[in-house]
Amino acid sequence: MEEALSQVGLESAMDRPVRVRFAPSPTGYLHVGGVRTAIFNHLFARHHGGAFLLRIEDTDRERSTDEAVEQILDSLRWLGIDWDEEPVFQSRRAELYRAHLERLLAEGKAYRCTCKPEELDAKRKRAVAEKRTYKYDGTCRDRGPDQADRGPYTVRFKTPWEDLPRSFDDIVLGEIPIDAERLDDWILARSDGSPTYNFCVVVDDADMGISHVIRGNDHVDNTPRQLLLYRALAYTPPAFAHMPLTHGPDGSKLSKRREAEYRAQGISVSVQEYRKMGYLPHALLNYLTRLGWSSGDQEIFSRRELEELFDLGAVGRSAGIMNPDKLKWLNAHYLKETPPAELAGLLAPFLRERDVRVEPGERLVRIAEMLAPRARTLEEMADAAMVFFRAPETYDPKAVKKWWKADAAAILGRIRAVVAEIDLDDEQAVEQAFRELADELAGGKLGKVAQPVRIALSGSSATPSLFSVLSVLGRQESLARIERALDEIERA
RNA sequence: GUCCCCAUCGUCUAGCCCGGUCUAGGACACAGGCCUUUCACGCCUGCGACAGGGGUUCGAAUCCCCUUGGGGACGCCA
Repeated sequence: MEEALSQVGLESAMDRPVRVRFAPSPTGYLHVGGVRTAIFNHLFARHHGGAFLLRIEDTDRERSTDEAVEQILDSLRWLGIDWDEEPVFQSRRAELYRAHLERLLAEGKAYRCTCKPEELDAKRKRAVAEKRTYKYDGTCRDRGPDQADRGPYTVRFKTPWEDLPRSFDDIVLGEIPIDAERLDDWILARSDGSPTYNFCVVVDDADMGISHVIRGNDHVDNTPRQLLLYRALAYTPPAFAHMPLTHGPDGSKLSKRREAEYRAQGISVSVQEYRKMGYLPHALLNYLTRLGWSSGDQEIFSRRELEELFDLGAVGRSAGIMNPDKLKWLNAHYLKETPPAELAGLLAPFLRERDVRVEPGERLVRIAEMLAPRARTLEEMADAAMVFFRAPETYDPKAVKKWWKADAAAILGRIRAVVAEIDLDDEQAVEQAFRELADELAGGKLGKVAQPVRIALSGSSATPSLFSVLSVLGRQESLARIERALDEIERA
């Protein structure tokens, strides 16, 4: 692993202690694509015994909210992504940016630009109309430093045209060429004095001692500018690793705007949404990690294994499409792995959501245990659990047609007698009794007597083991349901 | 449009860097079967891919080039 990294020419960064960060902007819930880069950063830090930091990019005061910050932190905690130092808020570091800006200005590495937004807009439009790529033409760069009385100004970086790097190294993508044609004197600070993204990132990452910048592929084109800024500020640049993006089923970048389309396909952009849909945090974590990273043929990873095995060398280069089926499969796996007592606790809120008054206890644990192998999400599990809290209101017509034949009343009658007397908690004895009845009434076919009862108890032909259901339901409720089924049959 | 990136089953991927062991392996999904009181779980089997074209080589999924396809980026957003 280590060899693979040094190979791509990251000597300077490699010697530094690992410090990585996740930098969400708090304008809404935590995005699945975002959380995936958070996971990769976190795993990378843990693997190397380094630090994982959080930086809240809330310079856009219009759209940033405290609630969003809380929600994001909450989602991270839910996934078990812990951070090492107090989160950094960009909104509280204006002084730091200002100092750096002044330094660049004083050193002649940046300049004030008094071009009006309308002028710039016009130039951009003209460029587009003439099918040229727009770049700032350097009007103010040529005007010289004396811009004091020309009104509001932005600060632009003075791109050192005579000395540009030809390429940079990326840990996952390899060598990326830098196209000077794409560069221009971009804006470091707006006319209201606030710093722009590409400037903040560099100042912050340098200030926070970030050793590796692990982020989405969509930032590749920002990297040359940031590199130039590191050089201008005489800071050692971090190593860069650009992860493939997470795509929706349509093959394009996950977008909050398509939430509605996604919902129909069983996926979401919001981490919180997966929580609501009844996914276990580790299942999501395992899924998202495995999307774009692999370790041989292994699919299931414990947290511990992930931290041991994860490294950037095995990260893929192509985008991954969210596959809800596989996520569900993983979730089902972890549902089965979760101890029943714990599962009961996780299930409870989903039952409350369905207006069930749940008391924690052995009964709920047994329900969770028997439902675990039959559900892929807590939602499904809660749906299936309703049979234990509500008597059936209707009986599945298809099941009725198939199993409530002419002899159903007779069978149920005999079953009622058994249920009235036997100890329902002795599931073996109950099964024995049912088998004897089957021998007597159905030529030994247990299904012939079990199915009518199952339908009577649940309204459906599919439930967990009938004997477990009887036990959990208890004598009184079981008899009541059988009674009602008998009425129903008589009426028909 | 310009620049950048990507390209193995429908999807996630192993293999690629260090060509032969690949009649290309695993997983999800799908189909069939076994187990079975139903439904699931589990187990077994099957279906299914090296985008195309040129090179290089005794030999290419693996190296090079082109084409095609897909994605991303082009703000006084982040």
